[in-house]
Amino acid sequence: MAVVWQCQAVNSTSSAGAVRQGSLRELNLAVVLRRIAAADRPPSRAEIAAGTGLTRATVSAVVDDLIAGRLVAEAEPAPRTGAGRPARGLVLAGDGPAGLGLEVNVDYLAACVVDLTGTVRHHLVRRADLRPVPPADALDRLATLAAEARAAAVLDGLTVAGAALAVPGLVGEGGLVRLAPNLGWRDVDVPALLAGHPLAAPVDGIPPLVVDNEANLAALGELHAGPPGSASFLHITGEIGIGAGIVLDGVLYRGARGWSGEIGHIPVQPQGRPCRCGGQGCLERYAGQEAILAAAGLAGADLPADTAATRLADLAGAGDPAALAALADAGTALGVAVSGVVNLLDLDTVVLGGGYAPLAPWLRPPVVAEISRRVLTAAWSPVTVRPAALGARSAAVGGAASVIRRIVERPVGWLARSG
Amino acid sequence: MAVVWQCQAVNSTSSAGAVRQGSLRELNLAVVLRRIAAADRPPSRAEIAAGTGLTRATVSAVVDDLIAGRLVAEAEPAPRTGAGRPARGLVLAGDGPAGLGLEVNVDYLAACVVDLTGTVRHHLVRRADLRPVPPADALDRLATLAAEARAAAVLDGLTVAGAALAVPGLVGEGGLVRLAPNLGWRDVDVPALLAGHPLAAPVDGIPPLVVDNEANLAALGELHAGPPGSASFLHITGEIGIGAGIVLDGVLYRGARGWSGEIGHIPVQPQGRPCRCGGQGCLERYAGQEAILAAAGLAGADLPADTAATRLADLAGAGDPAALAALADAGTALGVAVSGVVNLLDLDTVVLGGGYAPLAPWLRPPVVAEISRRVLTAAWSPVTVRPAALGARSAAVGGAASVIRRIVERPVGWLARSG
DNA sequence: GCAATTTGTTCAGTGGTTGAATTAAATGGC
DNA sequence: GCCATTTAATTCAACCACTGAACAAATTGC
Repeated sequence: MAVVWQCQAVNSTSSAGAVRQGSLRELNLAVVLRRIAAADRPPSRAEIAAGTGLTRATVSAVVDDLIAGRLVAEAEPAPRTGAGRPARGLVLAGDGPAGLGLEVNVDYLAACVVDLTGTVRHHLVRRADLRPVPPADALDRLATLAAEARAAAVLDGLTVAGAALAVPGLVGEGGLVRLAPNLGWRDVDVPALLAGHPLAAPVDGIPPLVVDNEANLAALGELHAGPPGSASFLHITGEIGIGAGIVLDGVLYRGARGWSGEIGHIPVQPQGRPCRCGGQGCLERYAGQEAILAAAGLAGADLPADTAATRLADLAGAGDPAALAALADAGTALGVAVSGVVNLLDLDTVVLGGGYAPLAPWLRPPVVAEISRRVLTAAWSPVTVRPAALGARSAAVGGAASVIRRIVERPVGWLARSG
Repeated sequence: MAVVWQCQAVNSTSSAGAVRQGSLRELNLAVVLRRIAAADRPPSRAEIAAGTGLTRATVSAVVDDLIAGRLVAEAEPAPRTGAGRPARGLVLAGDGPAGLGLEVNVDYLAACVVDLTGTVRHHLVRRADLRPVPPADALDRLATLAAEARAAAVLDGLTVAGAALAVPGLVGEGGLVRLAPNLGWRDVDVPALLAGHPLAAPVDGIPPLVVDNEANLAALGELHAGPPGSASFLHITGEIGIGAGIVLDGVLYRGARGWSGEIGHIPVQPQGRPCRCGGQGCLERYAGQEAILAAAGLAGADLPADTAATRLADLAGAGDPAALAALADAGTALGVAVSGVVNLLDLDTVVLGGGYAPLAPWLRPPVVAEISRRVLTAAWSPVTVRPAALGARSAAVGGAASVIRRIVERPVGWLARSG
């Protein structure tokens, strides 16, 4: 049984964007579905027609397809407007396809299910120190967790339409994890190791698995959960290394080879401390988790990665001077690096995620200070700095959200599967 | 007579991307035209059909429209292949629409005409110190130069389909130049000042004028003229300020508010020299033209901007130790900043443009050195650092190229005009 | 000169949008 | 309580652009 695995962004436009006859409907399905997803209250067919420029006849036909495919449902309590036949509001279906988000990290495994409406329906976490565990075993446990999540989704009447796995490392073509230093993984072929598992043999239709960098998916999670409007932002994940997901105009930017987001090695002190990357004075050596812990006098305390952050937050909350000073310095270094990025990319929002999320109360002020000093346009167009709305759940939720986002962007893929 | 001025990127997808019936042809016109433009040798209708997945019948019909609209021509000497009826190769028309690129800079005005094939057909430059000239007068002279360029284009049988003006400053909505410090411009409403000029009343159809930042258009010029394949790059314009145009996956990134590319204020020595921006240790203070000149012992020599660069190049070429040291230091600072950007965005190419182009022989080595030290992925996927292919002509050519690029991306706009 | 081959065109067929007419379902005035 | 008014959604003939197959055109090779 051949299993099709897809990794990285799917090149959805077949044959270089040529528009064949059926593409017309394909494209309009996406247009209408996007409109329903983006609306703040359930729109009627007529409103969609007026907003898109399509005729009401076309919108009706398209909506029929979407309803038949369990992507859209009619909201029964019609919003009373005034005279005339009442409109029937359209909403995304809460009982159609769902996305499965998975995460392997240093000290936990996570799986979550997000439905079309964006609601997180299930979120399972297994704590475990995975550093000494061989990759095959870790993925084995992950597959079990994924099966649980899927079962819970099925009980809700949902169909898992795809899965995305977040890994804290560099991911290459074909789901190959080139290097995940904190997990101790090197050239781990995730699809091959998972091939026999229930994750690979779902009940109905084969869900392709996407493997992606944790920082990328966390950024997508924030794009999904964060307040609307900030469509260009930098999501910074502070762990042992420092990663960044870059969202520009609402789309995740992955870089020429898929390796964007290495913010940890931006020089903040060109003649400063030597770094394992070979350079000097990299951000990671000043604002990485190890650097902050060392500065706070917690060096050598081999804490799990996520408890390290909460431990620091506790100390800082209690007024510990060393911890406060360490966080202030780290925040300043972060602010220097971020200022450069904001100047260059003209971003309006910076999100502190991962291990930085619980530390945001202490990191934010120095970051904001550096930005207001160094960012030219900050004066007449302020830059928002906020903690991640989802905190540590960002990556798993983002993975699940990326699955449903793909369906919303190109509903034909789902409709073709499920008649 | 109302004149329609468009500025910044045109939101081409009407009504939020809804696909109406006619859009089918509209989209396929673009698909086929892009294919002809991107091919390395004139493709036949059959090859296009095979490559796009469209039928030969459809391609024929589409090509007929393109030929009727003077966008495509048949290359008469058919490339002999083997058996069968010989294919008729298709090329972009050299006598259809052309783009007009304009530039206002500190010590010159420029206008150039680029045809659909990308050939620079005319390039006019007027040297003049424009700093003491009021904006209205400068634009007046520019309009005269533009009229000359247009006349030359018309003599070649070309039709100017649009114009883009490069300004060394921040450009806001509606072509309003917020601030061009080196020109001494502030809140200059370019469309209003040009409204009565021949540029605004063309022979046939109204060419919308786009006003854009010089660094952005210069990056587009390099995208247009540079070697193919490098679709994600940073184009650095070294003048008194340091600007950057960011091209990601072949499209210019403008930022959330259109103010991206401020690379000059990336901190390279966080506790270093104070900068006019209010920060400290900005790149501009180490690699800006004034900083380099000062370090080379040429401070206060009030040279025109472009001759300053050649003057420095002459000195360095002659082995002047102060100039060599100044360039080495500037290159190192540039390398530090660029390394951070390349790490973050995973770019494969860095282009030294503007005033840096003639200095590239001396700037390149230290930049490359810093990149190879600091960029993580440089080891197994090298970063190209090269001088701008067009040098100082980048911005004007890029402006003209942006006009023809818009036509290639959406030929219907042109076809609707010119029957 | 004729079969083979490939290109490009013609034409009936079809999918999907269009626009107008029609039906459906509410409000509001008398 | 009834009917005009209003807005929503559907139906249906028309039409546009692509499809696929058949056909004509132009060259090579035997």
